[in-house]
Amino acid sequence: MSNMELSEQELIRRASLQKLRDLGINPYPANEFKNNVTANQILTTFNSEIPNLQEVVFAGRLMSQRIMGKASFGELQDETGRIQIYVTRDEICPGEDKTLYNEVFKKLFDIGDIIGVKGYVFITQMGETTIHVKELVLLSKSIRPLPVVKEKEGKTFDAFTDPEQRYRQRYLDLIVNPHVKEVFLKRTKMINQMREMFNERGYIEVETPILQPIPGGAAARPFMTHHNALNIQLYLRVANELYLKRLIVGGFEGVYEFSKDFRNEGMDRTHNPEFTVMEIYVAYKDYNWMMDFTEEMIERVALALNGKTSIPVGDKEIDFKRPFKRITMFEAIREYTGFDISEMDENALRDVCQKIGVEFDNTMGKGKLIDEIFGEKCEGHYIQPTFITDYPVEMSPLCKKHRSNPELTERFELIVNGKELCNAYSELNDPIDQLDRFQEQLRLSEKGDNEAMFIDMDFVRALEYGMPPTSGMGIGIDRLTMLMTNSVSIQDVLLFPQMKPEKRAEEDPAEKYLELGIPAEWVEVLMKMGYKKVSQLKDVKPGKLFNDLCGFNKKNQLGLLNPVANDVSNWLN
RNA sequence: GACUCUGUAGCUCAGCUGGUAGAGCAAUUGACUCUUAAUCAAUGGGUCGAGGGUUCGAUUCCCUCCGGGGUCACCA
Repeated sequence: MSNMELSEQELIRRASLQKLRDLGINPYPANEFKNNVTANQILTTFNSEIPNLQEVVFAGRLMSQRIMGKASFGELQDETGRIQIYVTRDEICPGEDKTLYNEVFKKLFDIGDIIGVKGYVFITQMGETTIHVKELVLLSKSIRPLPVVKEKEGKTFDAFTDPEQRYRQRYLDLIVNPHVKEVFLKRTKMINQMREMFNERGYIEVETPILQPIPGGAAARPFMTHHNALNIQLYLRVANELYLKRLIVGGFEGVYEFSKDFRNEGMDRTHNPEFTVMEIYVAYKDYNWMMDFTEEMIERVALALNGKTSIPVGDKEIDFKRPFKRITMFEAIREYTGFDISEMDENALRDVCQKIGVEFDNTMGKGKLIDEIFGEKCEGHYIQPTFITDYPVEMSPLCKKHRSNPELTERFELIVNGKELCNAYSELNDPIDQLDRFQEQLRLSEKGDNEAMFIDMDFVRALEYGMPPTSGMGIGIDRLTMLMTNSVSIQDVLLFPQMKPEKRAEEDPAEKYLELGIPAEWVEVLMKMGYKKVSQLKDVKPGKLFNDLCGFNKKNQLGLLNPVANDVSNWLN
């Protein structure tokens, strides 16, 4: 990058970097820095009466500096928080040479630098726990200014809030917005809790293919890719369900996977093209058992994260205390529309849609119509955790038929805050029924439903060898995190949410300018002046360009030797 | 994809009906040995997202494009 593209503050920091090197200070030292304490440890364990922590070694990022002549305060931030430091000239520079304080600490250190200190902990007159610094060392120089966020009495000033920058440059967001880190710590804690619970029960964590020849297990548009050596089309998985069930066939009796899935669909507050799902399959269980299991898991997570089962979400309070409400889909529809659809055929369902104002078209079968009614009229009403059970068979091609009604399946979804959180089945293990259902999906697909499933014949073959009765459950980890952290957007619970790539203005490579006989140093100047492409030079008058170049050189004090007017007109020919 | 709001200094934002831009913090220089949004004084910093149009003149009005937010559609 040429210096002309840098801001004033960046130039100053690069100059500081050079001055540090000139003073014999390596701005990026290689050696280990043996810190022995964190900010949080100091803040929570220091006792001024003993006193303890009299030989601390601490490393962190300099977040503020308050210089008062021969003494200074600053704040260092590590992973656990911020701690104030107190630096005096004569203590870090005991001899005659005061350079380390006057030059290095006061002038060459900037907000954002990573530094290490040695000293002892004390409490200032203002009551702030502080490290009294006796030694100071630069660990990494920051040459790009950080947004400076200030805070007093809980009020934040100049908060760094631009969503675009926060998501694109998450590292910045994490540095200056401490609450952001909390969300991701909770996310990890949540996953750890779940993993712990599954492991306690002896279930096995497994990994299954992300690149799949048949994107099965869910009806969604997949991302496609190509394998060169095999010369085949591959898909990024939309689900891992069929692979986990193959493992149940293979004799594992409890398997789970935290799975990144990919769906080539729209993006919004609750959808990211890649997202995380936890799926678990347990042999010899049914969906009733799985409801109990799911309740236990979610209650446990809520307690671990927040110490209580009840959590604020938006302007509501959601309580994850067991047991959750259970209601069948038909009852739910009756509750919110007044219609009993349990005996209705496709045409009767269309009438109902008409009457209650639910849009539909002719590609929709019975299952899709019912789902549409539920989605439009019921789902949003269930704020507290509610299991919706017994979905129509058409909507659930991988789910076992209901033990008491072949029109229905043994399926439940957990709805929280009006949105689906979990999906679970008594898994279909009848291979002949499974193939029929796949073929029915194919017919739907031919009818125009582009979300119907692909047929995975190897999966059917696996079932033919025999799969024990099994219950499986999938839960959206991103959405669970949103609930548990009261986040409104999926982007707030993903460290690096998908964004459109940043685009830089188009510009010609330097060679194109050099070909015209323009010296390299003037190419940079032309670019900076706005001539990003050689074609832009076409209609420029040589005299004007000559004047502009000289003027730019002078104004910006580039110190270049001005070109000769004749040369400039030669460039333009 | 549609509608709508939005893009001005490193950050947060002003900028009326068109006359090439302001503030606070940050930065630079100086003063200050217990400050904490430190304080005080001075100084510098901007192709006002990109391109085109109207105009004597555009950050401002119009069009196109590129980012981003929100709402809706899509997401069994």
